[in-house]
Amino acid sequence: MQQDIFISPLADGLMSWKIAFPKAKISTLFDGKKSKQTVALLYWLHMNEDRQQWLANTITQIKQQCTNAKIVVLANAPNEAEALHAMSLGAVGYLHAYSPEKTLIEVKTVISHGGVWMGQDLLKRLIEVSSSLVGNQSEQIQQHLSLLSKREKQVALEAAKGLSNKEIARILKITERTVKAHLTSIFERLKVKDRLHLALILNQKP
Amino acid sequence: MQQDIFISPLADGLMSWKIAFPKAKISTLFDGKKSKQTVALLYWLHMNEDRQQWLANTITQIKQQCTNAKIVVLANAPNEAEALHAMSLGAVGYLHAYSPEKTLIEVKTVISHGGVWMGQDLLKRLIEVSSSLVGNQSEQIQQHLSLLSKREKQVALEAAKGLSNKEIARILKITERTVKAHLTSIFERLKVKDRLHLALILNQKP
DNA sequence: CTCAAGATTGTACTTGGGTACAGTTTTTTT
DNA sequence: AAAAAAACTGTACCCAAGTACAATCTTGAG
Repeated sequence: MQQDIFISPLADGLMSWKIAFPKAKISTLFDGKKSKQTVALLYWLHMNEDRQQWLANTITQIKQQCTNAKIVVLANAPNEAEALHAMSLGAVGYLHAYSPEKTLIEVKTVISHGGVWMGQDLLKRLIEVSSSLVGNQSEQIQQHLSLLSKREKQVALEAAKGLSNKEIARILKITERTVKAHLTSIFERLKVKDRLHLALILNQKP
Repeated sequence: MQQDIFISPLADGLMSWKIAFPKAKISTLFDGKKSKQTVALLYWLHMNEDRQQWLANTITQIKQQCTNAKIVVLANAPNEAEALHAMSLGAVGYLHAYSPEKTLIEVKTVISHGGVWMGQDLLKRLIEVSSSLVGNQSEQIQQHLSLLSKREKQVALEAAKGLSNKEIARILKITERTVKAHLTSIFERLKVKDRLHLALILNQKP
């Protein structure tokens, strides 16, 4: 089963919410009590332009209390920056607070099956922006990476993120010694002296 | 109604696909014929590392023939760049080709309700990348640097370029020991563990 | 002037990163 | 089938980086 919880400054919420989910709880504050929930929780947080801080706090609290709760943000005046902010905090959905019942139900279906909901425009921009970055980046670093074997690439990328040999070993399920061997080979092939310079060339700005 | 169409180099597709969607069509090529479809089409494109071009062409064709068809990409070896590429071309889902039936069905549920499917990591990165673009990056670097004293800034910037303590000492005309002292203070103030992580935060992409 | 923060340097120490010189097993190429 | 490249692991060693526990000198704010 699944329990919907709306948190809104409007004590009664909106009509469309109640129509979409007659059994939902509606309250004005997040009830921070810790409880062993057996049902999946789906929080609908009703945003307000002047409640950025509230949103951040509430999401953090919810995540702490109930790690597998899902969070959707309802915005009075949706905008890109806010959506990004919400989703970077861990929300899995962002939509207009006054969306019709039908949309709400669709969102719930999507979310509860592991999907993510966001506006077409936002998604498009997200992807454009990111793929342009990744594209540039890969052109820059792809040349370097192409000099490496498959395994070496993996090691190089992890090392360039700042991971220690031990951490890389754990991730790739090999011994620390092998990581060192790969790194020595990487340094040789890319003509760099150590992992710091490796990180620098693999993190070049576009 | 909805019709699933798998396009894969494997004439028979994969077992899991057939189990998930017994009524699906499986073929090796996109049948480009224009037809007035009354049912919603869901294309599952099976990628292969060496078929980047094919993917782009096929998605374009599908979009032309049938504007409301949805496209999901199945990858043998999923990776971030490819996922972004696929989704920037208009795919609404990207996942491992050998995902279990259950996952396939979930994906379909999500997609057909207007959602988007992608891996947690990818989504996270997408959002991180994009939200970092919204907030000015070089300002963040300035913020970091503002936590340091004048001399520390100089040392930090040199170290972030990849210079050794000895080299920094020579440039700033101080002893290696002093460089170490500054670095220790820098690590403390910026909450980083070593010069590599210092380099990473001072070389963030804009 | 005083006091705190910055800048500088010393000695001694620990440690993770990297190399030298191996060897075995697996995969790929010819 | 043979050769070559890639992947993996071991022991031992060196060293730059970083820390602990100092001290001295300069400088700027109150």
